[in-house]
Amino acid sequence: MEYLDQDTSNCSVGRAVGLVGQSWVLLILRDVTRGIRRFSDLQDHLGVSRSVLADRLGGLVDHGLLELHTYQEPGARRRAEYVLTEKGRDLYPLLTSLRQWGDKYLADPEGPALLATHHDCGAPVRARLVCDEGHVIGAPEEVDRTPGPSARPRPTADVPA
Amino acid sequence: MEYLDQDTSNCSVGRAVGLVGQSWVLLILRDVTRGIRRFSDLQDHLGVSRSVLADRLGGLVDHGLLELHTYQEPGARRRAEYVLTEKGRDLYPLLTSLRQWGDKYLADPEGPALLATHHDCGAPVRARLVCDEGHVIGAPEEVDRTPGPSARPRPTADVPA
DNA sequence: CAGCTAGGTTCGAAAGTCGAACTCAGCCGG
DNA sequence: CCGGCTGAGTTCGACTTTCGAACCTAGCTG
Repeated sequence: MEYLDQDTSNCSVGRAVGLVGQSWVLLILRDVTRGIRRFSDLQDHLGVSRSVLADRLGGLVDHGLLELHTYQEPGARRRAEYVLTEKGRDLYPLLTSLRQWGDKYLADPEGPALLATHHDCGAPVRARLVCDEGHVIGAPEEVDRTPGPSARPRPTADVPA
Repeated sequence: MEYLDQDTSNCSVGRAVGLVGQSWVLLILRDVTRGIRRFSDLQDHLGVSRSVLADRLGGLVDHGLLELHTYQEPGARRRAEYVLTEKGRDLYPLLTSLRQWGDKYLADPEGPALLATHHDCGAPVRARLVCDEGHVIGAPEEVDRTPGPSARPRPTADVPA
């Protein structure tokens, strides 16, 4: 059980939650992935307050998940558009895991509200746990957790200097 | 672009965010998955306030992600222990996606704090997008999104009754 | 029977979120 | 040139959530 004594404050899960666990962030990323890219369209679809939306979009740009592009169609005013960076696109597996879990446990009886299918073959898309040898992982019990290079021992109150 | 006019309020991503997107919930599930199962151990590892921890654990039990077991070792007081249900264990791919993304973009320079490896072969574990035909999905652009059985048209203000 | 521990609950203060109103710039019709 | 419209925010006071610290309660233990 010694890994329980590792500090989790620099665990990647914790850091990632700090970014994408803020309210509305995952929903913003879902909608941007769906092709909704403008401030007012996002506000319209999400129903979030403008102040929070502006704050979250700013944070996502600052952290490099989105880029703000301005473009101008002829005869129209300049408009802003938020597009995913690679860092943002790399969260798509996370969104898929979330959708998949929600479809299984929280969907309406008649089925999910959105189907994701492979563009090439039309088959449903899902997230799957695998190891680098190609084995499929079915349960958390099949996974060993060991401290990595940046693991720190947990600070204990009973060890004086 | 017609799928942009679907209502997203009953999308599984949104519902799932409503449950697991609450602050501390994913971190609680991470630690329970790691084997930390008692109230005070969780409070100790996470640094969350007791009131919020009690609220979140209660919510997770109510929603069937955790079960509260009480047990009594001989000569000791009765103690409580929170264990994952299948519904809770099924979030493990989500936690893995989160860890994987955090390891790639937010980890310390020397590497991640926690390594997850396959118990059978020792190879690193990762989440991967696949379709049911077995094709590996590399980018969100390879996925088609179509309205499912419970999709609703988006309420519009300009359609009178 | 006083003290300790596990597992909470209660409380006022601090932080976050809300909707509504306001700002600012560029385009448009008259 | 003037008033209005639209996109993209910012500001503001009310409301809600989260915080840390203190308190409570059972069941052991000396």
